[in-house]
Amino acid sequence: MNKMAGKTVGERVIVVMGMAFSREDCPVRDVIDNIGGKWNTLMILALADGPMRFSALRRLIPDISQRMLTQTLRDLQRDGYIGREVFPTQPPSVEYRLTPLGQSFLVLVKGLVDWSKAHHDAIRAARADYDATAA
Amino acid sequence: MNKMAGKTVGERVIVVMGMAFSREDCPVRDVIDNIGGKWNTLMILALADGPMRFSALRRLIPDISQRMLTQTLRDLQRDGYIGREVFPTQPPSVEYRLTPLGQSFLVLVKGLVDWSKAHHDAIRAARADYDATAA
DNA sequence: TGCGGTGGTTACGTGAAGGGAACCGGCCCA
DNA sequence: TGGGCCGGTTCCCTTCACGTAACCACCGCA
Repeated sequence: MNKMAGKTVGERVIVVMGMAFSREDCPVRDVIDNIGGKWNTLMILALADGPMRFSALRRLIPDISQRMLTQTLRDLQRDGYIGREVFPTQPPSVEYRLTPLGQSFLVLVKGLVDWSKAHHDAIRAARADYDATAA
Repeated sequence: MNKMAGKTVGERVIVVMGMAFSREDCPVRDVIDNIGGKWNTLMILALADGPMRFSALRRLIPDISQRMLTQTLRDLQRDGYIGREVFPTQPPSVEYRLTPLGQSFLVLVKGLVDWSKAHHDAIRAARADYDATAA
């Protein structure tokens, strides 16, 4: 079996900036795929200020469907970003909150938000330029 | 026309953490949609060390199809992350490089990579936990 | 009696993202 | 003469993320 830099050739490894990225089992993919989802980042931001109940999230983000809300919450819960707690009230209420992992990730999301706001105009300008030139 | 916090109601504004997010014309969306793409972040990383030619990128990232390589480069160029320069050699060669905007964005991507590597195990563990419990 | 609020699940449909393969002109080299 | 490298473009097909809508049990309230 051929070897290269300690990695078995055949796992499809891409080396960039001295870092190896394998297509399968890529740590970055696990994260990107999450923040790439349409509602995931927004959900993390929504929970930034503290725990929220299912229906409160629904009211906060009216555009999301019940189906996508459930699915987004499940996805984030599965990967450990948020926790789910059921209270035996009548009717039973469910609270979602950021885990420490989620709060750590929140820092990145905030950075993304800040950067976006700071450079949004530049991006829009570049886009307009491109479209005008390549017309 | 009803007003609220200086924004016309009817544009569908979501307020989270004191920040308003409109579904249309959302700065964060412009960024998320880019990094969410399958190849965009990897391409930014690939250009981090300096300019690269089309075929060099192809060789560096063997998994990408020629079609997706072109499309990814165009998308990033359109939004101003990378620049494209054609040299009148024989045959003509094309070089891609990060713009200042792209380099600024690279910082975020690197942060994402570092975070992912640091917390990958935690995510995998959470996932395994979830799958075991919810079996 | 039936309506609304809890927190969901399920079935179904669609558009967009992505993959595969073929093709392009121009040039060099054998 | 015909491959191969260069930097693409075009067509077709599949997959999947997402949206819509209906349905569920349970309870309180009017």
